[in-house]
Amino acid sequence: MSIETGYRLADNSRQLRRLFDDRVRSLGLTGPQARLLLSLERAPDQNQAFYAERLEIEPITLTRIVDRLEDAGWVERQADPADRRARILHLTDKSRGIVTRLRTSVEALFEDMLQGFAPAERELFARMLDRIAANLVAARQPEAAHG
Amino acid sequence: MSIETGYRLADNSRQLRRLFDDRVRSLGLTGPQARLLLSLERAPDQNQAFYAERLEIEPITLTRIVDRLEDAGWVERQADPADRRARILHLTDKSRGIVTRLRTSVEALFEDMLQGFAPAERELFARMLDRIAANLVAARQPEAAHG
DNA sequence: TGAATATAGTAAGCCCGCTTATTATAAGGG
DNA sequence: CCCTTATAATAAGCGGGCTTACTATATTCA
Repeated sequence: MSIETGYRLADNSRQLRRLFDDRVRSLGLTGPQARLLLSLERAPDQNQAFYAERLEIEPITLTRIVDRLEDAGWVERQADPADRRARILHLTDKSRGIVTRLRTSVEALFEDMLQGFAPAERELFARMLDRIAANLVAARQPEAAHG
Repeated sequence: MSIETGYRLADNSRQLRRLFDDRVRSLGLTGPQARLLLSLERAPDQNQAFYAERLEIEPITLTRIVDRLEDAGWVERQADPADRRARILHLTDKSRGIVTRLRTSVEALFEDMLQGFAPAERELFARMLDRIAANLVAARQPEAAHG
């Protein structure tokens, strides 16, 4: 029954997000703030549009997350010498120490999630998620499927 | 790699939620409002605490969703003769016509999501989600695991 | 070059999620 | 019965998601 499975998927990921939020909260960060810091570690020194794209949120949403992170000293906005519209984001000395702990925390969470899954099962599950992702992309614009 | 799988799961369900929100929006409803109406169809005439529990949101969050639904004429609050604190929720004539379309829309979305999955694969995927759900519950209170 | 178009960032305003706190009522224990 | 505890609903206030709209700057192309 696809209905049940759909609800299950939605439920699981809500639980996952909540666990993540709870764990990073002890570091004084919200979930979205932590996700941005992790992105900043992986792909540093890009403009805000880049991180909005990467996190799949609207630029204005990112703007306000950055506002609060900047107020709290976790990130810095710097002018882009090549584009006067853009702001390049940087981690600060304060945040560099935290990001490692963040990453460790995320890795532990995802590992907890897959406890008891053998390597082959993990692979199988990942492939199924890939197929679902493709289905969801196809479902996004049904009219385009006929073009 | 559990990291990649964790991100994939989170991404998938974000896409799923967005698709759902987009589809119900054409009916003049937000995602959470639609979810409540669907709950009201499945389990009618309960108090607000019941639906908050069922939707896994805080009572205050539900209160405000109901405020807007009531303003728009989608639901009614009625006094509970057995408990003067409680408010029983009811669908209205206006909403009863919509809920069927809502349900059809959700079913179609979940079916789109699982396009190309054979029955046995659906079963397997559902069982994996169950195992993950159990893992996430266990991860919620690590200290309780030692009690 | 100059005009049209696109892009980067932000503001306003909405809905939804939360935590913390308050009021009213119910339920339980002495 | 009364006092304590629990429960139902709500308020205040904040962060984060969105749409729509605006400004400043880049880019494109006629």
